[in-house]
Amino acid sequence: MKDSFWQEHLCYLGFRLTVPRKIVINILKETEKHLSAEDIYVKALKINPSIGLTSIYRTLLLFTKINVVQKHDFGEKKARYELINNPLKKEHHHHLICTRCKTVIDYADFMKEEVELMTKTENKLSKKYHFKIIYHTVHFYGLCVKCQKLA
Amino acid sequence: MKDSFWQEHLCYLGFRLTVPRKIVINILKETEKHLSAEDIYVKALKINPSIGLTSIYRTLLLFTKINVVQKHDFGEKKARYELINNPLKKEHHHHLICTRCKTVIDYADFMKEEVELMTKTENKLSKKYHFKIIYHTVHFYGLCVKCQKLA
DNA sequence: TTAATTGCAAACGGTTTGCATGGGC
DNA sequence: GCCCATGCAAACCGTTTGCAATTAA
Repeated sequence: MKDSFWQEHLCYLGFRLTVPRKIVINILKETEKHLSAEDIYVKALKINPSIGLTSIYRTLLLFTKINVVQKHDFGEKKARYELINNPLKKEHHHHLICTRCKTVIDYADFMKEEVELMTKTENKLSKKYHFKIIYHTVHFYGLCVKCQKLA
Repeated sequence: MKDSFWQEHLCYLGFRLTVPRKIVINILKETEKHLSAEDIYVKALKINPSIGLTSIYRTLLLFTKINVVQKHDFGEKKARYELINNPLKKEHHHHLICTRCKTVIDYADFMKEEVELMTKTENKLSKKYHFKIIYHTVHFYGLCVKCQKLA
């Protein structure tokens, strides 16, 4: 009884489709925010009060490994997680982070130029430093509209 | 008895030039690495065994606030710190991070183009999202020469 | 059936805090 | 001498781990 692409993917890779895993997928599927493990846990409890925080962590770890979820670090002490739409071809975006309220905006505008330059730079850096580059992050930190008014 | 630019800066801002603060400055001055609080503490103990980890943290917090030190987050659970050469005009660089051994390479090559594009993007993003951008980070994650051979 | 996965509780590791003591100006 | 700053110990908080019980296939 698989009711989503991600669930199929899980089974395809030989992992069991357990209650906590279904719940985590459904929660992530229904938000465009970057949720922390705690955020997910709180939402999960409402669906199934017997779920444990540990399973959330273990599920997220697994999902990160198999490229179903991307783990983000925005400079808070906690990590944040985001569903990757398609495990085979993940959509790439960069981030705009409010240092005051921690809001994160994904942007994919203006990306063509950025991606071009990033690729070019990656190639140059790989050669010069003999680094095998796997991924990159671009984060702009600042103040969102609301926080500009408050600060 | 100020023996460095940063120490003068500290006093200028009205902060006391205490033993732990001198030691932290000297340690950071003599490395091109990004040290963690623990790294600094271990080095500091060799200079003055009565120093406490807490002071290292408090010193780094202060230094970060007054732009003497830059705090970095490279996705480990601990933060890393780097002296900013000149508090008035900090030199900008991007990072190349080995996900396996956590080595960090600063690069400033190819930066002209990158900085140009970043500035352009910053302007566009500011307008579109009404964000006041304060700084950005560009991190390339991958494997360094050594770890490519081992992995 | 039976190995994978869970929930609990306890450990962990980096960082922060409260408080009495001590050191710079 | 007066505070600012320190060192210690304990708290904190997100995350991980050991283990016995449970569950999906």
